[in-house]
Amino acid sequence: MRTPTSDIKTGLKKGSWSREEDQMLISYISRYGIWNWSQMPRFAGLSRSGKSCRLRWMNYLKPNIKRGNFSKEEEDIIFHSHLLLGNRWAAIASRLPGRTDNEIKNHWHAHLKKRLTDHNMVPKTTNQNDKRTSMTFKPDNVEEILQQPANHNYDISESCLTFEDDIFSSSSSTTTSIEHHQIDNRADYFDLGSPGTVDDLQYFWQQLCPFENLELENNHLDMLSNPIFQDSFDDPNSPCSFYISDYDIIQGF
DNA sequence: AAAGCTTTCAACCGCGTGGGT
DNA sequence: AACCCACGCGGTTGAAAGCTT
Repeated sequence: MRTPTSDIKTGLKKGSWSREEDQMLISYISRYGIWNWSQMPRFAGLSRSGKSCRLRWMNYLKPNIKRGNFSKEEEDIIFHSHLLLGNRWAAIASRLPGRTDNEIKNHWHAHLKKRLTDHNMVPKTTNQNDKRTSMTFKPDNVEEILQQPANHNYDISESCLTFEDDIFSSSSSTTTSIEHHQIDNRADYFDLGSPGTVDDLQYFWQQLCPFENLELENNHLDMLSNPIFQDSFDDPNSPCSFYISDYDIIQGF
């Protein structure tokens, strides 16, 4: 909370907003709507910059803003969206109705970021041209998984595996490489080096799935139909990566 | 109880983008 | 094409609150 001050050059007030200022902004916007942030403060009788007004409205005063603690479901969405999108807070916020980008960013730095360092995971690039896809696998039968051997029963000891095209149903003559990063014995991260479709992914999954005796198909289909990730599949030529983890259940987040 | 340290989160700043001229 | 302006975004800051010693 910043102490209210007045900018000597502009005469505009800075720092935390008073209840009275909030009320002035709310009543102006509810009466006249948002038409021009830089002009509005003057008409609303506020000694604030348009930028300050916009921020206050967007992050605090706007109707339907959800406040309070983040639910586990919301945290999961943030965490996995961050794997997919990187620090694109506005994009992540669009997946969480009622939460602002600022709030999500704060929550990430305060609570969620350490999940990455705990797992030696490297955050995704913020390069917007990078269209890789991330997904989460959450097996239903936790107890059985916990009894699985530490190392999965498929051989992915090489850091980079190359599969011939017959592994991929729709790859014609190209070789598809799959880069595998084992985070530890219960989490894996895969990058598909060349474009793959959902069908490719599904087929690949069936070939390599470590939990094939655990009704994986249902889980897999759930995962692919999860609306959080639907938009990632719009482009059939988009390179994919995916992330397999049962940390969520094991560690309770 | 008090001092010092850490965490939280509202708010600020700078920069990029897009639309208008 | 070049400039201006408004807006939106993401990184950073700093005061208050909470916690520890």
